[in-house]
Amino acid sequence: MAYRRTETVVARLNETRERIVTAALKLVASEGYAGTGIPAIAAAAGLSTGALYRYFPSKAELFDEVFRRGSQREIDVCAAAAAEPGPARKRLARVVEVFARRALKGRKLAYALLAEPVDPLIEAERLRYRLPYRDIFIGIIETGIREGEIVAQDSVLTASAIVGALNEALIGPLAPQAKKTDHDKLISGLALFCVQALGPMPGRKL
Amino acid sequence: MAYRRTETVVARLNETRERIVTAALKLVASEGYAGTGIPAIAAAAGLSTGALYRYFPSKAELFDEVFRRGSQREIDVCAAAAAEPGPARKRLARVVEVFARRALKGRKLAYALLAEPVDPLIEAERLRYRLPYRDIFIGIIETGIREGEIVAQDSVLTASAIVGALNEALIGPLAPQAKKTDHDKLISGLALFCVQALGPMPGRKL
DNA sequence: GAAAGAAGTGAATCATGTTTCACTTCTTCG
DNA sequence: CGAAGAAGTGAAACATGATTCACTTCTTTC
Repeated sequence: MAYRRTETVVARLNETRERIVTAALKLVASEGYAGTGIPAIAAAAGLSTGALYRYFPSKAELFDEVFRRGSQREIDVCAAAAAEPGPARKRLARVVEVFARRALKGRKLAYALLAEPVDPLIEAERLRYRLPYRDIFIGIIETGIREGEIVAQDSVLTASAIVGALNEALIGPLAPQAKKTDHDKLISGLALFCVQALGPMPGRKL
Repeated sequence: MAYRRTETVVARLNETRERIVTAALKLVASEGYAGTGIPAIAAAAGLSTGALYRYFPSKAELFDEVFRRGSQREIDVCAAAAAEPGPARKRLARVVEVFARRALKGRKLAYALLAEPVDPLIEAERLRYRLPYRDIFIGIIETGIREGEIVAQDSVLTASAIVGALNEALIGPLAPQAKKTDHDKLISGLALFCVQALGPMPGRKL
């Protein structure tokens, strides 16, 4: 027993790990997923290919974290928007607007996170990153139902559909070769779409 | 000049090409995209790997046709459903129902066409297969607007969102490991979602 | 400062499947 | 039939990029 991890070392290790994820995220945001290989990430993080494998056992696991990290801020912001008080419909509209606006602002990263074709292995992970968004919408919808603002419905179905609608409607404008579109119109159109999809206020006459 | 393509030969060539696509489609439907390599397709079509490359210059182009072909029947059926007479909302609901019901019935193929993680090259093509669906919805929406059944809106946006909603809501139930869900409820829920998303009938008071 | 355990290096290796190609077989036509 | 042009064969080559590993360097402890 002649070596034990010192706190200093542990700190440096964590820092390095962090640097890897950050470097990968930056590369993805600037080059897209396609331009982001392991050697490139290692170099950008200032260490060798082999060393990287001390921190992540495979590319898929690295990207699992990279994509999760990239999504997390967005999810946090959306969750915060969802937490603001107000009627359910209003909150839904707010979340949709926040999500769409931020995606359109951070185009390249949003595109990589949402839509860019990636390896099957990583694509499989990506399906999971949408769940938190779905869950935010589920929360809003169920509250709305309880409060009598939204008619009873399958909240999982509705929430999934909303997530899909957002993604698909944004893919076009986010694509690298997309021509400029009117972001404000797109955003408000999407919010309207989603709110209307919830159905009418309960108790209103047809 | 001692050889010219006879009509018989051309016919056989076309037949072989057809057989390749058919075999690939069948393989995808039974094994998923992941289990469908070029040698396997060639063998299933009864010819050698090399010969296949006389018909398709690359895997991506082969799958472009395979996926297009796989989608075409669905698109045709949806287009037919869209062409039936009736008010726009009714037609939209019909198309959604037809699309969803058929996808749920042909699970494996639908999953491969819609959602299974595939090579980036082929994924890129897949984005294009959704356009015909979008166009069907655009047609319905614009007719509805002209006829005063739907309030004026960005039909491309709405149609894209509907396509995304359908896909995302179906991915879960279509996934290989999905547990059984109530298909009828899912289908009618989706149709309701989409119709409501169009907004209220014009001229109705809020 | 020496031993031991970790971490770092990066060129070589490997894995996976597509794609090629030298050769064979088939088809047409004078 | 024989020449010429196509189509078919399938084992081998290749491309890509992730992953490994024999070795070096660094850190800690006694």
